[in-house]
Amino acid sequence: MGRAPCCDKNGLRKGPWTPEEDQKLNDYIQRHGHGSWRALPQHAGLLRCGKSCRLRWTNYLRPDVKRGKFSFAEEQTIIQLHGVLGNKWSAIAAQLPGRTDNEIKNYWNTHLKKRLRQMGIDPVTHRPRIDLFDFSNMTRFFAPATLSHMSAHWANARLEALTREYLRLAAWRSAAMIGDQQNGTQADTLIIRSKLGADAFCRPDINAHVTAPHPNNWGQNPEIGTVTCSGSDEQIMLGKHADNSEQFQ
DNA sequence: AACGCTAGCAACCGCCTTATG
DNA sequence: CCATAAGGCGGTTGCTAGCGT
Repeated sequence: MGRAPCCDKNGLRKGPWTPEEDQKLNDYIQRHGHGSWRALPQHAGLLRCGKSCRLRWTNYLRPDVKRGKFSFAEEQTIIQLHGVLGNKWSAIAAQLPGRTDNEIKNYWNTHLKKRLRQMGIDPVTHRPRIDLFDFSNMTRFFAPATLSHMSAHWANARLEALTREYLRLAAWRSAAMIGDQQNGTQADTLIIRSKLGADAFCRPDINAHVTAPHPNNWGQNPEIGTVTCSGSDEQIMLGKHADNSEQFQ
């Protein structure tokens, strides 16, 4: 079953580090650098395996480790990079100076994943969850027969709220679903490729106004709609195919 | 006050990759 | 080129503090 755990041999210590152990490790590395992690514990007078020392140093003792609450900008970076890279925590950490892969992984698992779920976004794919956003469901959802049996007002309000949150977090690479109550039209699940960048969607003064094909025309016409952002002169083109954002700009 | 539950996080484990001889 | 050791990574575990009952 794989390699034996390195700490099982020689009666090495496991578990939480004591302040004395931290001190020894810190002092040694400050004076000599870590060199070979394998050899370090013996030289530093620690009853730990090298792996444990490396982890303690990189995740906690290293002087450039930034501790404390993640900023909004850091959260955004993590979400965006996770959308591109997946669970490549070390790669994500490389873009966040002072943050460790372990810290980011923990933060993702305990905070961000939960938040995305609450917003109806699948934290693995970074797309709207199938049960909430799937296009085939949406076609049914907005069919006139269905609408006559439910509150269109509720549907649009929900749509708008979800859209705003989703755009705010994922605009620059996202698939998004948009509705336009005023024109009586709703759009498909759409890809947005924004010239504005993610920051634009964090600004409360910018509102996306959507022109999209009428549902009756869905399936006949891969027509691209537009989003006009108030507070900005730019338009964003929309299209239907989530896996080919290159065609939109 | 005591207990149970939960969230947060430090640390471990095992696998994979890279370096070295 | 191969075998082995060491480093690195991501998933998971388990402890603890805080909160609600």
